[in-house]
Amino acid sequence: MILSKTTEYALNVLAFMATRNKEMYPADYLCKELKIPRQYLKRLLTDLSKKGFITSIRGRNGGFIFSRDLSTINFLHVIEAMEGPEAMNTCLLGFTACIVDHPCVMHDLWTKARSKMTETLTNTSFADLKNKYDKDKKSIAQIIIH
Amino acid sequence: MILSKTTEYALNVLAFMATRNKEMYPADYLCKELKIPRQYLKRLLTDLSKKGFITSIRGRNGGFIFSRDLSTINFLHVIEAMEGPEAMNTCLLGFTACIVDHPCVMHDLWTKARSKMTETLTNTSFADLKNKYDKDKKSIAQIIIH
DNA sequence: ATAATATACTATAAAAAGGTAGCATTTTAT
DNA sequence: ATAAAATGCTACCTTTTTATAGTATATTAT
Ligand code: FES
Ligand code: FES
Repeated sequence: MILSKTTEYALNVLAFMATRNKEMYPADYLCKELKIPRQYLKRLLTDLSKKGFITSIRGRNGGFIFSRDLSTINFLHVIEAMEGPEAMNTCLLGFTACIVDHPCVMHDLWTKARSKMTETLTNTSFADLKNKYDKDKKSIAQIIIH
Repeated sequence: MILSKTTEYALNVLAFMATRNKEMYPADYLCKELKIPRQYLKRLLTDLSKKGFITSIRGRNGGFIFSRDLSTINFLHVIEAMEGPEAMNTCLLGFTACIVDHPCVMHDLWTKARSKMTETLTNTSFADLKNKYDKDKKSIAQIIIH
């Protein structure tokens, strides 16, 4: 199981875009707000648009917007899009896959332990995130990665 | 949160050593059984011995054995020794740390989601693993990583 | 003593991830 | 038309992780 820095950036950007009420999010604006390296973020945004989460609009006044309703995108979607479909289904002991037919000695314990996490990642859409943010705004301190 | 390949190797080796009933585990034997690259595994074993999980015995008939009782070592110990003490305490959105005073919008959901996993990793010692293995041996298929 | 069998150490290479720079292309306000 | 403001693309660089090779050192059976 890996949540790479790039995936964290992706979740961070999307969470930011989902919770603010802008019409459009240009790369440079996101870069300034989130302190993610400029060119790296641009590449990531292009990638996220190719993956269907956001739409890019080129040219003056362009930027990025969500391409579908926030309620249709959850955290697991993004993680799997970034890390591959098996990202959250890896064997704790590093076997090639975590398969029910070929369990390792930790398999059932590990599967159970992961389930709550996977469940949360599946059940939390970016619309939920926005609602949460609007409700709890005062108690949310952290905005910047570094 | 990252479980790197090296950490998976570490858990794999220790799980193997904990469940077999050998007096001594030479590096070459572990390498052959677990298909972990020879020199890389040797270095890892030295590392694990420096970290106090196993003891190295040099010379003919040497190898590695656990340096303390299996019941005193759990999965979180090993993960934290390999990945650093904050390995399982990282912010989902990639903020520098996951801190109660400086929560991000996902903080409380993510903290709850992680807890079951962390709990399992803490509550499962390598002695538990051995018991489990002795009991379920027939249903455990997977041994080799690749 | 000596040979065999181990681990320990060091240097290096290869691969993957993260980050940077520059230019091309697209769009729109003026 | 033109300039400004945006994304798209490619090539390259740096750092970290993973892997390999060779040599030094330690221990013990014989
Ligand atoms: S096979 Fe190891 S955790 Fe499932
Ligand atoms: S601060 Fe983001 S998960 Fe805790």
